[in-house]
Amino acid sequence: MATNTRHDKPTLATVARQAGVSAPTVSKVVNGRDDVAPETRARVLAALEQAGYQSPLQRRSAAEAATVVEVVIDFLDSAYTVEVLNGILRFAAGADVEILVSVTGQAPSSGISPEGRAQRMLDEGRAGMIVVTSAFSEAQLHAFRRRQIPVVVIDPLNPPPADVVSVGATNWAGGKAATEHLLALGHRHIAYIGGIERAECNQARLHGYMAALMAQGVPIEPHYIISGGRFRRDSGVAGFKALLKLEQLPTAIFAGSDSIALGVLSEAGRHGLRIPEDISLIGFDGTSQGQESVPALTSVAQPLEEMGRAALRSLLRQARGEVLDSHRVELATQVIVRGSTAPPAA
Amino acid sequence: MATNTRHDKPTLATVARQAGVSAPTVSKVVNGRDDVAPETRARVLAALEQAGYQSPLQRRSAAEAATVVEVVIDFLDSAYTVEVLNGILRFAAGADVEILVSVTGQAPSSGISPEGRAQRMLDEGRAGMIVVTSAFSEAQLHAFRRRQIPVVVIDPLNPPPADVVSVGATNWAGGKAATEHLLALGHRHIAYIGGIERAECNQARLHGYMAALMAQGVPIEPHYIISGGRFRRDSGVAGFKALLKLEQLPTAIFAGSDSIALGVLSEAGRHGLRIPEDISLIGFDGTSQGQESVPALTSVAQPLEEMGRAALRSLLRQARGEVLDSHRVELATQVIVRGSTAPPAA
DNA sequence: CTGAAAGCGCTTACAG
DNA sequence: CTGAAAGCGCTTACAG
Repeated sequence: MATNTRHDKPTLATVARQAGVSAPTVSKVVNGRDDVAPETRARVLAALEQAGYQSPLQRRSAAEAATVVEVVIDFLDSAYTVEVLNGILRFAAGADVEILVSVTGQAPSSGISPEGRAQRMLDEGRAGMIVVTSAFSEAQLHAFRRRQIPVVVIDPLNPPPADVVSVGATNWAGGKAATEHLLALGHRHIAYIGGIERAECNQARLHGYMAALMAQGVPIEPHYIISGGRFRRDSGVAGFKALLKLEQLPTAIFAGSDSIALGVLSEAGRHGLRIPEDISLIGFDGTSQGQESVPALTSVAQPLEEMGRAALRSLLRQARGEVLDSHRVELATQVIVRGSTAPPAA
Repeated sequence: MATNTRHDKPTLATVARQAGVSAPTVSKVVNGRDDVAPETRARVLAALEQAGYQSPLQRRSAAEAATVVEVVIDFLDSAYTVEVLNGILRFAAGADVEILVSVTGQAPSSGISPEGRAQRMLDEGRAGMIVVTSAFSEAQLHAFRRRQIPVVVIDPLNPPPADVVSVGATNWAGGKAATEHLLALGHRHIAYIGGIERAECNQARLHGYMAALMAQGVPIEPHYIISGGRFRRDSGVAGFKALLKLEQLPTAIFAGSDSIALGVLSEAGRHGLRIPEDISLIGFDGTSQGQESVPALTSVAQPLEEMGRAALRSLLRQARGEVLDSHRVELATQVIVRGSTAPPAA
């Protein structure tokens, strides 16, 4: 009588038997090769999962190696990214997790293919990957999903596939609150200078802005909506220059990020316009840079460090095989009133 | 004719042949079993050594495990650290090196002992460690040296042992150049607001400042030297407050870092003093933050990204066993004149 | 796309 | 203490 030897460590052969395929086929799936029919792959993955199969290397890694999480960033030059990374690093320090950081620059796929990258992560026994505001394609994420490597994205530029866990902030509510703050001060001519146009978070902020205007019956003036920039300082400079060309300047500006707002601040100064006496200015992000400018920037704060922490926590849960409540975590934004907003000049 | 197949990777079988024993015997030696005669064991060990045998697991690690370098940072909250890290990450992206970042916070040795940390690095096959402006003790560095793990320190707070490679900038020359710039504008009452007092780089900047004054016969006024702070914004705020208490304000201020200078800038603004009309201000570091303030900050630029790159390059050389020209690399600083310095008011 | 067959590198069990 | 033999787990090459 063949008893179920459930206490033995699972091998390729046992998994193969369970999935009703041969050992070589299981081997291919484990190694991420693509010459396996999707339906077969699914069956094998299920069997691997159920048996809790680990390759000899993984067994070894799991036993003695530290938990390593990879963090992928496009650039490390914005206060936003730095604060998110800080949240990740601080949480990691207390959780005995090591963080491998890589910057991709312009080309997210430079050097190594997504498949190669995913396979390497598997081989090295990495616990998972956090992608910060990068444009990771569906195909790239697919390579990870196929190998069951946990991935969490923070504020992705393109909306991630439904089954990828993502962390963000309440961008729509934040955009609405920022605009309501300006409206409450008495402003009726409010411009929006946005970041990357197609980015989810930018869209949400812009629509929050429009929702606030509409709710109060303030007409939306299309020439006050400046888009097509990035979330950086130079977009604020360019955006303000564009506003200067209009017949009438707005009395207040909502910038899609603190960096953009700082660009506006500097460019306004160059034209002899005072903030907030001549124009009110509110940013988004609540970074320390905005806090330290003169005047200090009123801003919609995102809990950036908290977002980094939440991403790592969620990733570690996935890595432990826990089932998550939700594939989307949105943390609350909050308007921080400092020195750059005031009632409009009489 | 049995040719020497030196290009094939050594296996248990080849080593066994070389040692004149069977494969199982070599297996026992490799696995540290004790049922092997001492004389046989010695012969096998010699053969293993000579063949450069690695177990499949070791081979796998060595072959495809990317080179991993650990970077240790105290805090990731200054523009200085961020730019150095950026230099490291960018160079790493092009050099197929992975970077493990850890922040130590207040306690550089929190959680794990230096010995434990070093041993773990060895076990995990890490190529080496870069320490950024942290206070690593001699004892800590010793743990690494003993295991022959390469270490490079960037601008250490305490001078590192002579045999540890360090990367920095020409701080003394930079301090002198900053002060000469102010002297050339006509200033004779120049204050220095320093960072961490005992830090090597702070000492060098201060002495550069004094050297420039002495060279031009301008008396050094001790109450114009503010020390005991850190390299952060609040030290600039506190330092400027201290200057305000003096009978006579200086006409120019040399700040030990851009962050300190930004604190001065904001505090001066709060007291209705204009930069550079009322007081000239020069910072140190040349960070992008200083570039973006209003007015833009005149500063002594350190090539921060370049320093990060140089540190990583030097580390990789050490890891490859190359002999370095020097244990100390100092990159040149340069005064960047922007909007915060001007001749003194008449 | 699949798997029977061959093979690789290592380990185990045990006869001597 | 040693090693021939058997075996394990995985991968490769390739026929269908």
